[in-house]
Amino acid sequence: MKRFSEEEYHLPFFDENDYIRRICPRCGEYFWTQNPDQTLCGESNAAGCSEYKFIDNPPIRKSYSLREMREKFLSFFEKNDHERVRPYPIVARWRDDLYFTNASIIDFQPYVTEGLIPPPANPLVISQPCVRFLDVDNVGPTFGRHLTIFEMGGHHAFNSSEKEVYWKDETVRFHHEFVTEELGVKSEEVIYKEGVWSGGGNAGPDVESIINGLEVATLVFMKYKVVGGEFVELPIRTVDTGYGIERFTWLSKGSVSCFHAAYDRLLDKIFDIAGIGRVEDKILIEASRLSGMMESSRLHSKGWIWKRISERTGVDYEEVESILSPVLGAFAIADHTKCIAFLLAEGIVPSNVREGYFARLIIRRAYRILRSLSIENRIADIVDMQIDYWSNDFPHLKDMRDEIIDILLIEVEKFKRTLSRGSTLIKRKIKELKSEGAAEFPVEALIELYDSHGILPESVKDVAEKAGVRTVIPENFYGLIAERHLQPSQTSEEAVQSELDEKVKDLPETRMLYYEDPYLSDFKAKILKVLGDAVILDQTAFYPEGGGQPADHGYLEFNGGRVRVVNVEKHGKVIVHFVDGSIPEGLEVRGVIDWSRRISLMRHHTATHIINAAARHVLGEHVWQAGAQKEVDRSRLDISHYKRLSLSEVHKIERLANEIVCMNLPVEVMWAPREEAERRYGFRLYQGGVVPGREIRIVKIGDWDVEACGGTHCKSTGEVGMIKIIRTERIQDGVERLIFAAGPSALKRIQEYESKLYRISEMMEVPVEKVDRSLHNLISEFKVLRKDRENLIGKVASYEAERYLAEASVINGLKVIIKIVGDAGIDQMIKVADNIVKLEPKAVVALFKVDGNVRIIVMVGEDARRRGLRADEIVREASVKVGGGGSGRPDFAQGGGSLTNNMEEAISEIKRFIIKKIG
RNA sequence: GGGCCGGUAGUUCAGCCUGGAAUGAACGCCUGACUUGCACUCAGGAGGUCGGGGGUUCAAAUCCCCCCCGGUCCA
Repeated sequence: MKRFSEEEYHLPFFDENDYIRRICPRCGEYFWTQNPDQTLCGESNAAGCSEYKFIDNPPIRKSYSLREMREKFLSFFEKNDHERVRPYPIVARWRDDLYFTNASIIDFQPYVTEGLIPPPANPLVISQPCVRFLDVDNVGPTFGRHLTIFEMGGHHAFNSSEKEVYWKDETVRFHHEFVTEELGVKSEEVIYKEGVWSGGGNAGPDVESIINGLEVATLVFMKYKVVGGEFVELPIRTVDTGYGIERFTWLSKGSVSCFHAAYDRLLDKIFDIAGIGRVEDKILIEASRLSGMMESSRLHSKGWIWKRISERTGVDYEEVESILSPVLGAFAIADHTKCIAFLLAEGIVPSNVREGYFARLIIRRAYRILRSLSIENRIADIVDMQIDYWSNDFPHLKDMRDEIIDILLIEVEKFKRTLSRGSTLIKRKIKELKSEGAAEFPVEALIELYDSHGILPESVKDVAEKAGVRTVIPENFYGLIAERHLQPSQTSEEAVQSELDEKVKDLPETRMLYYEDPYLSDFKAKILKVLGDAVILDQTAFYPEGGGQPADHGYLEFNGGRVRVVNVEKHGKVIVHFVDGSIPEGLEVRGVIDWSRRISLMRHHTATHIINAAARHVLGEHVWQAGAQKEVDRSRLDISHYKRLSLSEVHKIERLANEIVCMNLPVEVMWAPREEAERRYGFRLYQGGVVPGREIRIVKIGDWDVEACGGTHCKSTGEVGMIKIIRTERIQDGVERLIFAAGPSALKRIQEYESKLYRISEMMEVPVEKVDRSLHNLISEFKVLRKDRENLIGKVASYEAERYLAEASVINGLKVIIKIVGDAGIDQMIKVADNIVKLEPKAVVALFKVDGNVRIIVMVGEDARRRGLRADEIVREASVKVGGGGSGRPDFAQGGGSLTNNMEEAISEIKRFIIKKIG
C-alpha cells in the first residue's frame, strides 16, 4: 500500500504539544508520542508491539457502561457544535455495493460524500451499530477486540470549496480533548499511529489512536478517489472517524474482556446457562493481556492459541484449553446472539444467498458453539435476553420479538436436519471406505462433504477416527474449497449500450410526459435526432423500460407516414424510441401509445405495490420486495419470507390485496429530496433496490405502502380491478415468488381455470361440486384394479404355463416351447415363463410378442442349463435376426428388435441353435 | 448469481457406475402365535406413477436433455 509523506500527518497539534515522530522497530510503522521513552508503537497486535496495559488497571477515571460511554461520546461532540444524528439500519438497503453497514460513514455514502446531496447536518455525530463478518473467527479468542456487531462512534465533517468545516488538526484535537479531558486519560498515554486508509473506492491518510495497547479510534481523512490505482482528489473532503464504543467501555472498566465490559450482566447469565463457574483470575487476566496479539484464522486450529497462552502463563496446555475453551465460546455467543437479534429485527431472512447467507452463517455458528457447551436448546432464550438487554436503546428489537424468535427457531430446525443428514452421510462414507479397505479419509471426500453437504471436516474427523479411519485435514482446506469455486469472471455486455449513451449525451433532456400525465396516450412532439432505428423526441409519453416495467409500444405518425415503436429505453436523460421503419429528422410527429398494453402494465405495477403491502401485513415486517417483473397478462413479485407459503396464507394476501383495491385509495405520486423522503418514510422506500439521484419519486398508497418507484401507476387502487394470485414458487431459500394477474387478465385466468374444471367435470360425468370426491374414489378404485390385475396375471400365468408345457415339443429330452403370444404384457410373459421352468426343469421357453417392435423373453430350466443352454445366448441369436439385441442371465434373458417380418426366421434360428448345442 | 449433492415403500436408504423380474433392505404399520397384559421373539401380510416431462434403445429407476422439489458451498 502506498504511504503518504510526513507532511500529511505533521499537524500543528503535535508540534504545540511536544510530540515526537518515531518509527516502530517491530512493526515498521510511524507514530507520534509525547513520551520520550516510548520506542515501540505501543499497539497490541500480531507483531507483539505491546500487551494490554489497562486490564485491571483502567486509564480512565470512571468506569462507564456501554450506554454511558455512547452518551459521553455523543454529548461531547454535541457540546462542540456537532448535531446528533440517529443511527441508520445495519442492513445497508440504500447501497448496492455492500450488504451491511460496517462503518458510520456508510450512512452518507455515496451521495453525501460525492457532494450530490447535503448531509443531514454538518458537522454531525452518530453512534452507528455496525456489522462485520470478516473477522468472525476472531470473535471470542481476541477477548472482544473483534466483534461481528459493535457500535462505531463517528464525528463527521464534509468539507467543500464552499464550506470548510474542519480538517485534520481539529479532528485530532477533538479526539485528544475527548480522551484526556472528558475521560481523564493521561495525555502521554495516547499514541497516534500513522496509517493509510482505503475502502469503497476512496482513500486518504489516517491516524490511529492507541491507549495502553488498545486501538480505540481511527481518524480518517478521506480525500481521494481510487481510479485505476491512482489517487484522484475528491471535491468533498470527509472527516471519517470511528471510535470503538465497546473498546472505550472496556478501557474504562479494565475488565478481563471487552465482553465483560459491554455485556456485563448479560454475559453473567450466559456463563450461568453454560455452567461456567468462577474462572481463576490469573489465567484469565494473563490470557486477556496477551489476547491483543492473538489473531486466529480459518487456516489455523484453536490449538495454537492455547499453546501460546500456556507458554506465557506456565499453565498446562490441557488446563488452559479446558478453562478457556468454554469461556471463549461464551464470549462468541454474547456477540453472535446479539448479531442474530439485530439482523433478524431488520427483516433479514436466513437464506443461501446474499445477506441472508450471513444470517444463516451466524445462526449456525452460534448453534455449533452452544452445542459444544451442551446448551444448544437455549439459543432462543439467549437471543430473547439480547432483545431485552438492547431494547432500551434499540426499541425496534422488541417490536420484532416474535418474528425474530420464529425465524430463528425455523432456521435452527433446518440446521438440525442438516446436521443429522450429515452424520448419516459421514457414517455411510466411512462404511464405504472400510469396505474398500482404505485406511485414510480421502481429502476429496472431505471437500465434497463440506462443499455439497456443509459438513465440517472436524466433524468428519471426530467420527472417522473413532471408527479407526485416519483423517488428515489439510492446512489449506478452505483454500481448496475456494479453488473449486474459481471461475473466469463474466464480461459485461454493456458496450453497445454505452455507445448509444455516448451518441445521445449531448442532446437535451427528454420531457417525460408520462410523469406529467400517466393517462396521456396521444401526444405531439418534434423529432430531434434519428440514429438508424433509434428516434429521439423533444418530449414523449412513451414509458422507457425500467423498474421492472417493460417499455410502451405504439406508433409515431408523420406526414401521413407511420412507424411502429417496438422498444423504448432511457439513456442518461434522453429517451430513445426504437422503431421498425425509417423516419426523417426535424419533423413534427404524433405519438400514439398501445393503450391496452400500457393500462395493463399500470394495473400490474400498482397491483405489485398492493400485494407487497398485503404480504407484509399478513406475513410480517421481514417481508421485502426481492425483485419484480411486470408483464401484460401477468406479473411476478418476489418477497423475502422464511418458509413456504401455504395456500391459506396466499388466500389471505389475495383477500387483503382485493380489499385495498375496493377501498379505492388514491395512489399519490410525488417527488422529494432523497434525505427528506428517507426521513419521512424510512428505508422501507427502497423496496425495489437502490434508486439513484438527488430527488426521488415516491409512490404512496394510503397508509399501506410507500415506495421509491419510477413506474407509471393507476390514479386509484380501484382502477387496478381484481387481483388474482396464480401461484407461488420458491426462488431461493428465503425468497418466495408470487405470480399474479390484475384487472381483466385476472378474470381471464379465473375463467381459464373454470373452463378446465368444467372439462374435467364433463369427462368424469360428475357435477363440478363433486369432482374432487369423485376423483378420490376413482384413484382408490384404480389402485384396487391395478392390484386385481396383478393377481389375475399371476393366475393366468400359472394356467398358461401348464397349457404351454403340454404343447411343448421334445428335443433330445428337453421340452422346448417357442411361442408368439398375443396381447400379453411383458410382465405376464415373464411370469408364464417363470412358472414353466419352475414346473419343468427340463424346459426351455422363448416367448415372442409384437408391440410395434418384437420383444423376446427366454428362460432356461435348471436341467436344460446343466446341458449347456444359456438364455442370454439364445436371446442374442434370436434378437440379431430381428435387427436388435438382447442380454441377461443364463436362466433368464430378454431382447428384441424392430424387424417384425423376421420373427419366423428368429424362431427357427432358436430351434437350430438348441439342436446344435445339445444335439 | 454460480458450483456441487440429492429425490426409489409411511421413514431411513440399497440398487444407477456396467440398461434386462423392484421375490429390494431395515425400521414403522396390520394380522396371527407365545404372554394375565405389555415388551421381546416367531410366522404371515399390506404398502411403489422409482420427483415430472422429453430423448436414446428391442428394453430405462439406471444413459442423455429440460423442468420441478430439497440440501449445501462460494460471491
